[in-house]
Amino acid sequence: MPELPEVETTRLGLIPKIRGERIDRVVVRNGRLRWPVPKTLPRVMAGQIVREIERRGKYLLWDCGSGFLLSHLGMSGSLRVLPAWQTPETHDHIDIAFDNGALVRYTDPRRFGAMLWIAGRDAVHPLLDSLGPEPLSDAFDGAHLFARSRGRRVSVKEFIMNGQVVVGVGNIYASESLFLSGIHPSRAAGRLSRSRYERLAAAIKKTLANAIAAGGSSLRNYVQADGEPGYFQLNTFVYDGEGKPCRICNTPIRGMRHGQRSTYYCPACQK
DNA sequence: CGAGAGTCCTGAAGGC
DNA sequence: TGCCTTCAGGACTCTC
Repeated sequence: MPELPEVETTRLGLIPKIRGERIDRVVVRNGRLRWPVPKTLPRVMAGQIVREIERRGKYLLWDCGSGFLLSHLGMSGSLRVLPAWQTPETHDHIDIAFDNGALVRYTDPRRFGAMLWIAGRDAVHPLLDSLGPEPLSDAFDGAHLFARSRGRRVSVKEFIMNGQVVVGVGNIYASESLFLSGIHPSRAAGRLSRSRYERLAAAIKKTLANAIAAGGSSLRNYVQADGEPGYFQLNTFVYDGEGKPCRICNTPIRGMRHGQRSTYYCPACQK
């Protein structure tokens, strides 16, 4: 399931293949994604040159000069560069073919992803309007979390998964970051101290940065025609580890739910 | 405004 | 074996 590190890995995999390249053709086989893919997308994108691919949270912004392709992988989506044309399979919904022969193929079994067009020279879109800071930027730190959390009664786990607070912290990394910072996931966001938020912000940065670094090594897989999309195996401390001994203290990891999301934590290490 | 539930979708896993 | 139910997950959207 693509979290921010996978999206960044995808971006880094796409750039050397298609930056500066001209789009020859766009084929939409199934446009029923999170929102309908605009019918005009193939016509609008043909002939465009991809100047840059930027990332905002888990959104990718393909800067084409006269507009942006806004893409999101949802939870089962992938974008792969195929070295040559291959017969599409069931869930291969969109192809973007370039003059240089590269074929970017969007695959998404659950179709929670998105592929939208933003016209104009600025990447202005309602989906991007109220996003919080990038977790790896200087704008994101303990002071930011502390300030934004005052008066909030939601659990700290739900709080850090809110994209308006900080982008890119998905379910897996939320549990992992809380474990690393020793914070119980159920604690009310508004009742955590500034110093604990500083530890949490540092843990989020470390967790994501490590995953991105690990993703770099899977880039080779990522561009393989017949390989898996290249989601890397995570070496998690708590996620999906209910009943397994905590790597630090051997206490069995517990599972619980926040909202409709599974959460994992060590009842001894996290208070 | 915040909190919580509902929603989209498919495939895997578990129960009977 | 096979059907049915449940769950997984991102994050927008709706209701209160």
